[in-house]
Amino acid sequence: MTIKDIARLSGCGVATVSRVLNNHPDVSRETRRRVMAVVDEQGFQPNTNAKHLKQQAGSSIAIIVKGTQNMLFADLVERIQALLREADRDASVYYLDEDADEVAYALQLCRERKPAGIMFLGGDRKQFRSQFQGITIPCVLLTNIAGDLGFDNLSSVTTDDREASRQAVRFLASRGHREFAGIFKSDDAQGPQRYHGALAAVRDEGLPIRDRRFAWYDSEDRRRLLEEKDGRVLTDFLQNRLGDATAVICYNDEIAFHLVQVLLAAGRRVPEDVSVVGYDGVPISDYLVPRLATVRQDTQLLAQRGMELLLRSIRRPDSSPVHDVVSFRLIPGESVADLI
Amino acid sequence: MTIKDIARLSGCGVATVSRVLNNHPDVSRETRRRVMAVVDEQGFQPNTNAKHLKQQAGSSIAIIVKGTQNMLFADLVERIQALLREADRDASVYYLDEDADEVAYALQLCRERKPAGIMFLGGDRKQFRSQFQGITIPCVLLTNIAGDLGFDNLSSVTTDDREASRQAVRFLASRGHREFAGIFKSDDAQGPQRYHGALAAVRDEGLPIRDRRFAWYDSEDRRRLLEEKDGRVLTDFLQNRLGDATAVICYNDEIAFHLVQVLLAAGRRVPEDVSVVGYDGVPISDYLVPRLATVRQDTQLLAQRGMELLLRSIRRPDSSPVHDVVSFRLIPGESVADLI
DNA sequence: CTGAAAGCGCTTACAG
DNA sequence: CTGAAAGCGCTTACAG
Repeated sequence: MTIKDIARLSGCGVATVSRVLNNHPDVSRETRRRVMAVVDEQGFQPNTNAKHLKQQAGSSIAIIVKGTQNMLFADLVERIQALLREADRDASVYYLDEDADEVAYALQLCRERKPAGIMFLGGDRKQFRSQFQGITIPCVLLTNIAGDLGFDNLSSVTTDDREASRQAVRFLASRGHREFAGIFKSDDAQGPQRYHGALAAVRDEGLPIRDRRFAWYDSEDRRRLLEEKDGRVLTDFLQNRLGDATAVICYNDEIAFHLVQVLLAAGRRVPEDVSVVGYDGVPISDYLVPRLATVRQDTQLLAQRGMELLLRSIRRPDSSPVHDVVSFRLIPGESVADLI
Repeated sequence: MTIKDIARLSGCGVATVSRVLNNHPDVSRETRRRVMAVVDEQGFQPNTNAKHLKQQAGSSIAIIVKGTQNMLFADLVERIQALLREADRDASVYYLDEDADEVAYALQLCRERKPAGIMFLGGDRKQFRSQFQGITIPCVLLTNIAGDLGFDNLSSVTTDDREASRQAVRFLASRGHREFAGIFKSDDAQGPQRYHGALAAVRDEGLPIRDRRFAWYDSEDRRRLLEEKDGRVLTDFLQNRLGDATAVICYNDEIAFHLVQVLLAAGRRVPEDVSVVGYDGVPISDYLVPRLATVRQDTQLLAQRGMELLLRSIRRPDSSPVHDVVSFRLIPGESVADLI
């Protein structure tokens, strides 16, 4: 069943059928009705390969999600899709592996799928730096800063990681903590940001900085932790880093979950012996017992501002890129002991 | 940059370039080398729209995952992809919404992407019953029984939900529990299976069946729980169903997580006041405090048997469908109190 | 082993 | 408002 069959059955040309299918205005009411009747009756679905092969520019929004197992992104995707439905826009979500090249993928998408704009959930700034100039349609990067990259078709919306991390440490200090440890992701932009924010707060409080208590892990370590349940990073942290710190600042909730488990398995109580703070504030952090203290990113606002920026630059392609920072909220949870 | 440019630059016809790109055997070493040199130099990527538009049958495997937020499926996808890499097969993963029509999607895939076979992770038996006859390539359904559907190109691999549920209740009984409640999903095949298994065990043990203590929820309730944090289903369960049952049998780990939280919020201790058993044994169930008692589905075996069946029926398209049942393991966890 | 040509199912100027 | 025709970038008989 092709457009040709529909044309034959409805007694008109293929061009007209195509116009009806794509909601072109210059088709008579009667013809449209006749064609749609046949389309519905036959349950006809146009072949998207042919469609995209020919079509010069589409109107749908591509959402590229880096990481299928990322709870923060899962939350964002839901919200973005809801917003897109409201705005009556088509969207396609593409889930990529954590270690995939999202910009190369976006380039292929532009050649083959011709979206009107792209929303990136997460991304590797290295990939953007080296290849993004090949992309000419409006894009927005969520949760990662892009201001310094200097592309005029790339906006971004982020949480102020540095400041949030800073406040997390201040919160710990206000509860009487003086000796901190931390574990951060080394191979993305947020890790160092959050680390530096934490360090700045320690300094602000006039407390000693013990850098050897801060551990780093990369995507490969994370993969091993998730897939092979190989927690060497965390075991090493416990044995060689933690020392007599009373509080641990974590890169995100995910690593915090795992850390709590490793701590409990080692016979250390949370928060009585060790306090733990996460980052992201994913829904499930409420379900951990003790409930995780964390920095809740405002996913609703991230999604909303991101969509606004994207839709605006689709409408006005020459508008300047915007780099927005949205607010966050510190969730005290129950995983931080009060030492005062 | 198209295949035509590559042909021009390497001084041969487009047909030859296409053959090189698709690893056809009848191309001379020298020509292949020359073409590949140009392809690599230009970073050429063939247009998949054109490719699929023309191609009669592909060799790649499609994996259709129903639900992006499903932790059991996330685990299965990882394992399947690893197996596919070993078998040197290409695969594409398609993530669908929980409430999408996976069979309609598969039909479109067959028309447009022409996969060699399809692996379904989860699926609605109603959809299969009504439309699957339109699909003619080999398929395997994972975690859902398909034997009674009677399609000769559809195999399945499942856990014996009924028996597993039965053993979960026996385990509770062995710990001295006598009064059970439960919460199950109403709109898929597993819910009733697990419910009936649980009930059978209660009967076997000679214990009273109090059906009003068993609550049901559907996909809409689940969506509300996840997206809007609207737990009316669980609140209702607590107020009107639980009564003085000492143990709750849950449809899966996900609902068990939420139930534990609602219980704790209501001031009931787990397991001291109420014991909880989940189902699936997703990795994160180990992270709940107390660690969740659950039925661990053997995802490695599900993935492995599934792939074996799929690859076999791709090789021998006339082989009979197989409906396999794989073993499971009861994880005692820490969420069940010992009443003896 | 290689190339010229037909054609996959659409969209889109172009002409009417 | 409508249709005939060109062409998107590939693959695949067909002929050599």
